[in-house]
Amino acid sequence: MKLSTKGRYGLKAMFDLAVNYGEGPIPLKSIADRQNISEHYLEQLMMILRKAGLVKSVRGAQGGYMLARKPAEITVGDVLRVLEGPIGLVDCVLEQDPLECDKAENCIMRIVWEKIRDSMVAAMDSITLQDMCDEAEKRKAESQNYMYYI
Amino acid sequence: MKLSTKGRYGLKAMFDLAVNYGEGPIPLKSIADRQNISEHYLEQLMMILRKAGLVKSVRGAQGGYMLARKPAEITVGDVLRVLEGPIGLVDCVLEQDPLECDKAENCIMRIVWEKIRDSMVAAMDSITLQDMCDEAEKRKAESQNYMYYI
DNA sequence: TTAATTCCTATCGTTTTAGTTGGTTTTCTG
DNA sequence: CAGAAAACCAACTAAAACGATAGGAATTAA
Repeated sequence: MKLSTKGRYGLKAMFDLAVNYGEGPIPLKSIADRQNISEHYLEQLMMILRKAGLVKSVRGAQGGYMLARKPAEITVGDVLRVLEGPIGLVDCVLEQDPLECDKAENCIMRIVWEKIRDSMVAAMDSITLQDMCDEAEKRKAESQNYMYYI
Repeated sequence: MKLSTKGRYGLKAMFDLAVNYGEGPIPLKSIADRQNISEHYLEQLMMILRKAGLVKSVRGAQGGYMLARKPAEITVGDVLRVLEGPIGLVDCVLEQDPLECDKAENCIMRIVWEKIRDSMVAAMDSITLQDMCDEAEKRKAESQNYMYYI
């Protein structure tokens, strides 16, 4: 039931971009260094995020990545859907293209999986990258020795 | 983010036992046949469930498995915790023995994972095997050609 | 021109998954 | 008592997923 590193690293990177939103393209290397992630591996994740339209890239020297939309317009669910696939603990209740099942109409198990999926979706979609930035700012203000743990 | 077959098969089997609750020990073979699961594989899952105290077994001919408690006293969360491990999408926010992380105090990611975990836990713990049986009965009553799809 | 940086494809070792195999032990029934 | 039914148990295995790594090609600012 665990998330893969795609989802974990990817959301970390997106949060990093959100914190640095409006400061031009952020090079992958700096994100990878801050987050302690293999640069090459993170590259693959950014590719996925770019193709999904969540980040924009600028090639060449002084290039890098930036969010394609404002942090307030990107939810945790948006990021996780792209990197982990449609939300759902079992294939027959995925948000998109659920795997067909001959018993679908009257399957009691299905009700359970749908309820869990809906609660996950609600939680994921309720948190934006902006919310995360706000929380970071709040904690920073509350504590002298707070550091950006992103 | 998917459940493994342990969780899926295991909950199916537990629901099967709940439907047949009070009818003495149910042989594994009959569960495996109804649910279309490898008998030997299901055996391993039942072993885990037995050691966790969710089912009781009776050995020898006419033996089998039965729920250790009433269906109303076993939640979906109980079953999934035993078969899939503590609930949580990432190791640092598992319900039990979360993986320590040096940044724990001020980690913004953590807030996200906790919120998702809590919503999953709430959904899982809110559904009992009895609820599932009730729903099956309800559907049965509503439709002539309803069949027990368990 | 050169250094920085994204883009792209392929490969690879390890771990997990989802079983299978081949038994042993217990207990009911005829 | 014999035989069948059933749980119990340990070891093995093929395939898939995971988490990278390798090696370059293309682009662009300075």
